[in-house]
Amino acid sequence: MFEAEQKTIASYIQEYCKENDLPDVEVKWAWIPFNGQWGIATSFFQLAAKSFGQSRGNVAQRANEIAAEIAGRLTGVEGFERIEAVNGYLNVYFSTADYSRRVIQQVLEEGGQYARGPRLDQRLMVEFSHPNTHKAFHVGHLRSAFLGDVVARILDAAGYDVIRANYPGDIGLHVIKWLWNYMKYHKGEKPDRDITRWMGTIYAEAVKRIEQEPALEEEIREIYARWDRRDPEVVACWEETRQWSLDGFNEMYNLLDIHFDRYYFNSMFEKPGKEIVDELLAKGIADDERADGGAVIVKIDQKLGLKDEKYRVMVVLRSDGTALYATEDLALARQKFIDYPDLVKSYYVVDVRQSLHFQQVFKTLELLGYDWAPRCQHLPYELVNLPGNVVMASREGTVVLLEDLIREATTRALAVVKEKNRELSEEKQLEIAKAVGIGAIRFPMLSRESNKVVTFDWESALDFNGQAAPYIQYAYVRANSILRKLDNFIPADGAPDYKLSEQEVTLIDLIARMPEEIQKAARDLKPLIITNQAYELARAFNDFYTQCPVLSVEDPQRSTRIRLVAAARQAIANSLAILGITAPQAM
RNA sequence: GCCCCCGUAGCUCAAUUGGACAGAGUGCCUGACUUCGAAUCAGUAGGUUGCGCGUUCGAGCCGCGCCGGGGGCGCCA
Repeated sequence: MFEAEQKTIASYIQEYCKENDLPDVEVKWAWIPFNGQWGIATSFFQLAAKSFGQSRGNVAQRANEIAAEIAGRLTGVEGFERIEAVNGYLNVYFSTADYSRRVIQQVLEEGGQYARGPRLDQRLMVEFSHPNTHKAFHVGHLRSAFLGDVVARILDAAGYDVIRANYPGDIGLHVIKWLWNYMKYHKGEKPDRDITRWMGTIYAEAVKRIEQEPALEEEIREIYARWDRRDPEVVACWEETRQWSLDGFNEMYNLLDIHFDRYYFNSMFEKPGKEIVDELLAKGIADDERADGGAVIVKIDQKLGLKDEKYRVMVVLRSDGTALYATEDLALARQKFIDYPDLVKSYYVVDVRQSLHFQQVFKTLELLGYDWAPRCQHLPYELVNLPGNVVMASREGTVVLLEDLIREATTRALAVVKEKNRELSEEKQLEIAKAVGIGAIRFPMLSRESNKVVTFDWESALDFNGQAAPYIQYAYVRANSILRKLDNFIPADGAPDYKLSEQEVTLIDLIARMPEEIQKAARDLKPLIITNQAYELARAFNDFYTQCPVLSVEDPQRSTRIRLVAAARQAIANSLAILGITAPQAM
């Protein structure tokens, strides 16, 4: 926003360097960390260190001398309120009145578009969620769903064209076990509500039965064989029950405000996967050890000529010739680029335990000569555990079901909403409770580094205070409440300047940084950056709210503050939108 | 045996990618609703950033070595 002024100062610095025989260095600007006033800074430690050449000297002192000398030269430069040298840094303070007007005006003009990047005309795919049909949907599955959803929202906000893909595991041993249990003990049953929960119990029951009587494995194998030769009864049962799961997932995705542009199903890739295996064999990349009772494998390290083991060996086909996960993943990766040849990146939001697997898949495709292979990237995340480092596993029964969490969170939120918004209709109250409850669930999954384990416990999951979504939503509601009293009439920018308070400057500062935060989040694929930004924004607004009266003061404060409240409301709304969290009108 | 990730306040987590005094929330204690909504705010206390070397003007961040925890390594997904 002050690029021209930054360049002016940079040229002064470079001129100074030339005169003093100092090396030409790039001037890097950073925000001044703490202040009540808006400004940027650059340091001279590097320059000071170089000024000594081979000899040693007091770098900090020298840096400060340089900063002071340059500051002295800049006294006459326009557009800055104050320039100072402190601790080896040159601090440049902008004219806050001028700056704040620019920022507020821009936000109000751009509205929901504010802070979003220009369209880049580059297409990306984000694959995430990939739930298993015929199993329960538990809290552990939320991380991929939310992470992928928000990464997609961030990339979209940054200017990319994003395709959201889902890859449900609709076939595999777990499905066969389920079908076996259903056909043998539950034939004809059908759930009318809580579909995924019911699907989960049938699966858990199957696992238990087989554990108790291992001889039943034989029956499982038989069902698998029938599936493989497309036995009509098995296929029909699979199709019908699979749909129940998908219906259940859709219900939850709608509730969570997650949508997909494209569905790839695991079952679609058995055949194409085997074709790729044939290709691997034909090109001598894969080794067929089936004659010796082995499988079809790719010795990746050997093919690459690596001495140390890195990619190891990947099994691409079972010894009995059936496809496994790796087989299908090879075909899936290819299909994505057949459907969208212009993909700049193909992201896989899958848990960290599959890191080696994806390295193997991508490397094998590279060995096959697919030029798009390097554009595939795994986006790993750590698991959601239960206290005591207990892994959530449907077969162990150590899960917290998503339905239960949503129900509990919504119920708690509803109790508060009813208390505080008695005048609203029940329907409206429930709508708000959902926004608050689900927002509260979303936030903690996004607000930590994805390579850190999340430990789920009911108490903190349902804690709506502090660093949490409801705090941010509340700031939005407060801003909204002020503007509602004015029937949302925002005065034009015409009031004379006045000395802004520290709270106002801080708030404007955070609003102004949004565009680059979004770009940074997109570059690093980190939702955490946006949760931090949203929280800081809310905190700054709450601080402003308690310190700076709006409606009860006279102009020029009144008009400017109303405009600031409107800008803050917009900025908070835009941040929440990227996080997929609803901004309620009241709560 | 090889490889990957984590370790920061009692607890849960940040830290502008190597920069200014390591910051928030939560919990404890103390205050603020007759005010634009208290799901809020203000204040007190809490640190040898697991340990040790090294690189650097400067290290929570980079390198090496330990300690502790988690995960992965040819027919699960």
